[in-house]
Amino acid sequence: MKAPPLHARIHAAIEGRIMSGEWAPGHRIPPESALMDEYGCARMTVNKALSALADAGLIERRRRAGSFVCRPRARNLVLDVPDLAAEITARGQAYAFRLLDREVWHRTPAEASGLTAPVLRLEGIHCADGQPLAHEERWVSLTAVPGIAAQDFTTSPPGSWLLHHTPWTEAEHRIGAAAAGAGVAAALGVAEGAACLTVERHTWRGAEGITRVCQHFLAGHYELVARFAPRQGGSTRPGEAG
Amino acid sequence: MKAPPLHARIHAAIEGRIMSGEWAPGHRIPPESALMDEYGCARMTVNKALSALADAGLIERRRRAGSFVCRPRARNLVLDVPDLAAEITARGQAYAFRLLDREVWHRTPAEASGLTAPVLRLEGIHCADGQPLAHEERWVSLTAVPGIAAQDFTTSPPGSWLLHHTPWTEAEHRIGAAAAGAGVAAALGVAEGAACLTVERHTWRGAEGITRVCQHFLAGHYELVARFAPRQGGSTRPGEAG
DNA sequence: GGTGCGATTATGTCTATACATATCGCCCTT
DNA sequence: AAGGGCGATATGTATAGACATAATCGCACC
Repeated sequence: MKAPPLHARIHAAIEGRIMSGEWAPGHRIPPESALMDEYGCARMTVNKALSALADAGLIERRRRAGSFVCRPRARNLVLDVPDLAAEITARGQAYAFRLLDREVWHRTPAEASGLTAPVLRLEGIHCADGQPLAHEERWVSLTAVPGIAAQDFTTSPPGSWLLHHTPWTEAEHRIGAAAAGAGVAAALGVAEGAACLTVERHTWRGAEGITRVCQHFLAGHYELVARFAPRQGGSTRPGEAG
Repeated sequence: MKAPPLHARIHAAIEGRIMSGEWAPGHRIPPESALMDEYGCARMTVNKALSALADAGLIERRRRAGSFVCRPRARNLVLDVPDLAAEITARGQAYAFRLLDREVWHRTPAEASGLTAPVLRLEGIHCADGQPLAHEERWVSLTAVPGIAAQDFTTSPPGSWLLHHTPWTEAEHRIGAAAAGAGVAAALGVAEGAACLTVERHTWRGAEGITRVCQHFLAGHYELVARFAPRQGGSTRPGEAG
């Protein structure tokens, strides 16, 4: 057990007092000079701790006025981007993808608005332990992602490949519910009108649309989990170039 | 237009090169000494910029080895905590809450596990322009939130009040779909079996459970929108104590 | 009593320096 | 040739000091 650096200790001490409610929103934090005396260190060290707290949104700093505990932000949740293959495997089930359709459209249909033609249409179902779990209809811009033409998605899903092989800058998810239509119901082997969780995802690189996908999950078989973001502590490994 | 501080400019310059793809994941960033020369500043200034990038998860820093661009994290979405009243009002509809049930339980039922008794049970529906939109069943720990006993929720929803008046440290949402059961269907005025989006939220303060709520949204009438998180730029105002 | 301006305060930014620490790679020993 | 020790490198942490900037407080003046 190694002692953390001083600025981290100051940071943690203040964070603790805020989280515990001892310092309520609006409370004024002692000025840097006071903390400097309390911890017996230089002002830069205190400043580093307070700046980090400000970056994290826990406190707000105002010149001359001082540093104040922010109102609980309470507005951000963090949701993992669903990678179905990985998640299903992680919960101990066998994952499979079955491709139902693959064709190139030379004009962009309305469902894929925002993608420049030609576009690739992929339709398939995700299965867990052999049981259909979700249906997806996907459009991919072949101008934005030319490499996808060479990929074989008859058994592995295009979503994971895209997320890992094509750079993107923005994504938007719309999450809702819908009754299964005839096509989806048939593909999933359920009655028409069955409740489904729907996830619609758009991905862009700058202003250029990359892909648009609409997924239907059988109700009760899949959930999205979102947690309040206390800290972004993801420690990804650096990895080698390529 | 005022010039941003130097460390912010260095930060932005490097972020730009990473986001644009010029520096791919795994690329080694010039060492601090090189950036120091490039920008004609002290190492501490470069260090501040790089440390911030590391905190933000864009780069990883290793002693002796250098600083490297992280793999695209691509795993975080930001979801707004739904505040129904505000959202419905924002889209130009009239919002209303109708309380269906309110009672105090002196033993914690299974549905509210994690909350210490006594617990308050609240059931009601959210309406937009007079039409039922969502049903919610909520449990609140009266030991964790004693103040709620004095609140009148016959017309305004408990969710907003709780989020704004009780401090909490953690929240978890489970988002799925379900067919409406008899009770929910009757309350919403739809046929049993209608598709619904379900949102289940648990909130804690430390280890103490505060509230648990299960909401059913009529399919097609409500969506959650999640965007990729480019930056956590929320600038909340400090507010005065109280 | 209201108003404007200067003094004060607290944070923001930056420098130059120092020492600590982890690690890579080379050289020397065995 | 295998392995250990050691120096070079790059980051990590911290200090003391300096000047800049924003905002508030209080006093002087009208």
